[in-house]
Amino acid sequence: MLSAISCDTCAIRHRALCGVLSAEEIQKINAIAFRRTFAPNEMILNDRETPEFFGNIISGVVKLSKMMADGRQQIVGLQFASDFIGRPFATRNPFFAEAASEVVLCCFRKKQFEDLVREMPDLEHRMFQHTLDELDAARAWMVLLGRKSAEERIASFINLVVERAQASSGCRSDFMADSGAANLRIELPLTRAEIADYLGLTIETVSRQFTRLKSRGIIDTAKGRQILVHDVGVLRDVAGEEDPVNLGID
Amino acid sequence: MLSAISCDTCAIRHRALCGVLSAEEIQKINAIAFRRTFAPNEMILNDRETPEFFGNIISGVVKLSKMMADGRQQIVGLQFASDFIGRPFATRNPFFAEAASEVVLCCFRKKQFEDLVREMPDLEHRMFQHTLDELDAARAWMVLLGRKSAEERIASFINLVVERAQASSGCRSDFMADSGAANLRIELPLTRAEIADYLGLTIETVSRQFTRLKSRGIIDTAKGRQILVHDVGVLRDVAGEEDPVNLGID
DNA sequence: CGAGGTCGTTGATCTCAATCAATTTGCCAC
DNA sequence: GTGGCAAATTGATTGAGATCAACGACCTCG
Repeated sequence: MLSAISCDTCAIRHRALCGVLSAEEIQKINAIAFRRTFAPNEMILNDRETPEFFGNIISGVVKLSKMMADGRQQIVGLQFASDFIGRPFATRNPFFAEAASEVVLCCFRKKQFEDLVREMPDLEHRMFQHTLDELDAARAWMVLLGRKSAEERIASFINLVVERAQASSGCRSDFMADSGAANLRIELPLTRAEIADYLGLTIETVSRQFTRLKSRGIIDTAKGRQILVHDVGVLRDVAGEEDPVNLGID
Repeated sequence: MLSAISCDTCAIRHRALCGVLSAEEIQKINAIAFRRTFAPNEMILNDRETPEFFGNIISGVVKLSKMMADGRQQIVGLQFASDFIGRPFATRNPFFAEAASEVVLCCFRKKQFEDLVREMPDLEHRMFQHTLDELDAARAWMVLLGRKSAEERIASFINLVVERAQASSGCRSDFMADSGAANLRIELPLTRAEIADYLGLTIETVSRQFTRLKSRGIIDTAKGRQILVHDVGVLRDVAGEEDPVNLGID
């Protein structure tokens, strides 16, 4: 699927990379942008061929994964609305990008986009910042993979989904800041197998730990992949995470 | 320790970020650069305060680490000569940077450097690229932490040190490309405890796996932290790594 | 309706690495 | 040399999570 777009009505206009662009610049980028929709489990980019395009996620969840020769798999990143997909200035992506849900991307052809980036230092600066944030997130995940117990991993994962859900739905973190009550209901965007691949566990362990968190009264499960979090603060404690601090990005 | 410098005689002049700069630009950056030496285990940047400076590594090895509230530690990155230390455009580093060996840095004061970066799009582009490479490396390490066995982790680590050693000593990968023979001798830049923290293992497991690789005839240990690798190809197999491929970076 | 599918849960067992506990080695100061 | 200390090795045991296996809950499709 493929269609022309207008940035004016774009749901992620101000959160995505385009947020820093002037009206004139938006014109330019609008001219080369097109939308594509991907079905769940559809491959977006593979780790072999040079990608033809990059894209911002308008809606949906994308998983970035690596596979070892013998089939062991590790999800190395989850990308949500307004995140950027693809590695500029290289002929290959070193991982797969797959749609975890139905995904709508705002795409740019590789060459055109790279030229545009070099022309617009503000855009490159914004992408640079975004990459720095991704690097920080990857390193935080390394702590989870290297040092956390299965239970902490599951709690951390639920926490991550909660945070991303809040970020997308206009930052309601004000009225529940540190108390963190409020019986949140969220939808997990991944299957058990995907969660296992993201957390460096097996499906069975993931399942058992969900049951365990439920019996400990920390979460409840509902229809489908819905989860009820009773107290985000407690969840964060179980996740073994420090209280989030202001990174103070310019 | 602190001293003025001259880029002309700098050992990493062409490998580091400065490699893309014009003579005029080098002048500018030279004007604000100063050298600092750090003793082994000396803290370079912490995860709490706003750093006062960034720096390129001229010599030595720097470990980037994160610590959980209860003391569990994970090394999230190792940085070698020509790598950049510090996170620009944020008021905090989200991790510690510590000297693993004696380290010489070419430093720039935060504000001055950030201004310079915004003035020189080529420099920012270079830093962006470097950050993308770091992100790829972090994600590759996530596979190790999430999916590899203790033996594979140790082999991967030795492999990494071999690669970095070769990169610094002028890329001798030509004459031993795929055959990979040649009884390489390398010096591990970390203690057993640090290796454990890097690989998500315990000291004891690290020690046992070294012994195991030795008894399997894959490596030999020598005086101090020296290691003899008999066949890099075999080591790469044990590490569970695919044959390295050209990423084709512009 | 039932067959076949994926997805998730639960149970029994096993295994790899963690933990606990001694040593041993190497190094520096004296 | 010897004492003292950190780093590393080695052994015995435990335990968290993997593996193997069975089963239940939902799908869709005929």
